[in-house]
Amino acid sequence: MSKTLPFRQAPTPLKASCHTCSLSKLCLPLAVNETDLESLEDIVQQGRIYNRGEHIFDQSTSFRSCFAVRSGAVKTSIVSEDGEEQITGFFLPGELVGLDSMSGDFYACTAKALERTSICEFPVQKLEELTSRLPDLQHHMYQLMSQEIQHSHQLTMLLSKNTAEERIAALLLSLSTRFQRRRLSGIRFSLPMARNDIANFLGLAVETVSRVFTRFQNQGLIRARGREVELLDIPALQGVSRELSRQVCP
Amino acid sequence: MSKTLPFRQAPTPLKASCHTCSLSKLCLPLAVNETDLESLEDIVQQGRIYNRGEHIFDQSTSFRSCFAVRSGAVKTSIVSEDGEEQITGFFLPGELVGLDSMSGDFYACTAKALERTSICEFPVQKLEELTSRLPDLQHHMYQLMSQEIQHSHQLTMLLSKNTAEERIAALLLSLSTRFQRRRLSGIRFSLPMARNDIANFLGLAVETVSRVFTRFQNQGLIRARGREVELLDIPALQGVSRELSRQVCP
DNA sequence: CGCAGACTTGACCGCGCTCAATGCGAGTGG
DNA sequence: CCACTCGCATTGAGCGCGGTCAAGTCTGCG
Repeated sequence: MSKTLPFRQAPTPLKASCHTCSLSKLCLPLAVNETDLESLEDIVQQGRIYNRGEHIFDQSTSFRSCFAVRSGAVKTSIVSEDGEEQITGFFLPGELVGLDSMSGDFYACTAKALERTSICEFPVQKLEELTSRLPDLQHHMYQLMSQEIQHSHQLTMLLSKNTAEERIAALLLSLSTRFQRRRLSGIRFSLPMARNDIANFLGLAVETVSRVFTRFQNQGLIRARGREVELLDIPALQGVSRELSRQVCP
Repeated sequence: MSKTLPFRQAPTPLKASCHTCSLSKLCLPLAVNETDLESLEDIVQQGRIYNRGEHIFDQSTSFRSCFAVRSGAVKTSIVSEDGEEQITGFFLPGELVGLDSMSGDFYACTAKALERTSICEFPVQKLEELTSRLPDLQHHMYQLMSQEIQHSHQLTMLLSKNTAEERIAALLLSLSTRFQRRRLSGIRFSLPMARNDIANFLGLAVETVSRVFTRFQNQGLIRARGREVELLDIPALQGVSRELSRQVCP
């Protein structure tokens, strides 16, 4: 992933080539036809590369752009007054970060790269101008934001009604689905996030996540060594997570 | 509330008069100037009146419109595969219902009137056409949807990190704020929803909600008799809910 | 090699769920 | 008017899931 790219790209707004991007059918270009694609490419900037742990923005950054993940993975989180963190989403390639920040002058959350990550940047002012001119793109933006709301509601239900096992099964299945969308294996993959992040996202303690992982392993549902995971019995996992055939998050 | 209106209005698309609506500074008209307001009024239909418990739409209704609450109150909920319900929001006058449904052909949730409720209807197709022409209105739509995402994330944090007392304090304060916005008392008001709904929304058992209410009452934080509530010590409540100065939900 | 951070495992305990009984107000009919 | 019911709310007793605390174990990196 992100193989031949320089370690840290100069902040020169490099014009992106959505035409040749393998993610164009997951991302914003999905909405526009061939002729309009160029208008979109005109406003998209190919962003820099972020190393694991680097901030893309935080809640004190003034809001300018939404970002699409090109490779790698991103987590977003909010921090409460008393300093507690809540991860609000994990974003994989093709998914859009920052839709929750389109009100207000600052980002509503903090975005951090979970691994080596490359992103595309959509300056919102230009994006809004463009969506005014391209009804299909506007429609697509509404759809994306609406889906974000839906996914968040699904997460609400997961947290409010489901046990630790159910939550973790749901997350594993969600990741599996999203890997498959990108024509990667939905059976064996590498978790982009630490146990800690999983725990935080799902409202659990790290120890609980760990225990559930080993329990699943003993039951033959998965095989896990560190971040490497193999889903051995997906139907059984779906049984455990007796809800959420739809994914948890974007 | 909704005093002189007929019991059930004929489905004649009655043109709404946002000009004279006391909620115009909370609702969509906020975004548009005097001259554009007429364009908005052209597409808004004054909806019918719903009695307590009536469905406005459910997950099998094909998606056509977003709705603004004019008077009364609405709850939205999603139902999982195994039939469990999760309330995703309470909507008071001036707040917009249906933003989570702007992807897909059907509503993403079920909306039910909690009391005698009057609503305005915004057909989305016309709304999208209009937001294409009025950049300020488009911007406002993005803002509203973005806020909806943020509120949902706040709720996620509440469910994932906070105790029963903290959740309930946060909800009471949220309601208080929202009543005040409409220049009603933020101190003494009547809960639009049953204990059951509060429990479901906050991921608790009814019994727990009941217990916390009486505990708050014994501590002199509130006075509650049925749905009538009086907040006696708001600072203390804010102390209990050590997060969420922002409201939980729209 | 050694240290730090991530992960696992175990022991214990408390918050909030479950189950069950009771209280209470509104609506209904005798 | 009371008796009855039905839905909603309250209160109590008991227990289990998952959090907390505390050791270990594993892993990668300087």
